[in-house]
Amino acid sequence: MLSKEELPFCPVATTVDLIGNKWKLLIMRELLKGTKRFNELHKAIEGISQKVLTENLRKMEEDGIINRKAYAVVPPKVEYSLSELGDSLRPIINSMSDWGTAYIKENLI
Amino acid sequence: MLSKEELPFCPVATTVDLIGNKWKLLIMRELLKGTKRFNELHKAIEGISQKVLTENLRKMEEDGIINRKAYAVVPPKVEYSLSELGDSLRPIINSMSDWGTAYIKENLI
DNA sequence: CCGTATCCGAAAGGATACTG
DNA sequence: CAGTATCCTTTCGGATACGG
Repeated sequence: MLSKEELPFCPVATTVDLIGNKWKLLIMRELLKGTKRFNELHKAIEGISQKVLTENLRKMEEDGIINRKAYAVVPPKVEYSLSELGDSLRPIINSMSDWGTAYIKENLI
Repeated sequence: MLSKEELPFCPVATTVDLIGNKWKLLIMRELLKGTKRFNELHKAIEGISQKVLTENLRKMEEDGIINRKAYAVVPPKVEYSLSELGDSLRPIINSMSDWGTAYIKENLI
């Protein structure tokens, strides 16, 4: 919840605060494909370390964008998925994907 | 231009590399409204320092997203505007703005 | 007005080792 | 497997001073 005092009322800045960094956007991209385990995310996101992945997942969970489900099994199994709120960000990631696709096509030698 | 060797072919990552940080996104938001002078951007983007604004503008110019036009007058006058490529990112920023607007509405007390 | 240069502290992120 | 803890390096970004 936001109080009126916290409001600069800037929609773009609000969105940027939640997903405006490289790693969160790439995590979003993966989770839009469906539920993923920790290791699946780690392998799918090139260059991310375990530490940074964990940190970002925690923040995103805290912000209500993703859900974390841990199973009480050995070895451990943890699944991450988008919450309803997170899924509502789909158009943004799709826009970025579409634009990137066109850009690559244009600039490919 | 991209060579085939540089290609992980990930559209989202490509987009993220160009505009996937807070300041660039906020600069984009301002320039989508139209051509702006340096000082206008500085005032419009809350919390950005002159140094960081300059650095990001340089990178965006280098990436071909924005145009810089300096007038040979005293005192100096420099105008920044979106290039055609930059303007093609409009749907992404608009998506972010739309989402942010809905989010604020939902969560406002 | 529109920067650049320099310094410095804060924050992000990598590497490694260890654990339930 | 899915983390946590620690250390360390790199990058980001604020403050200030100065210049065309």
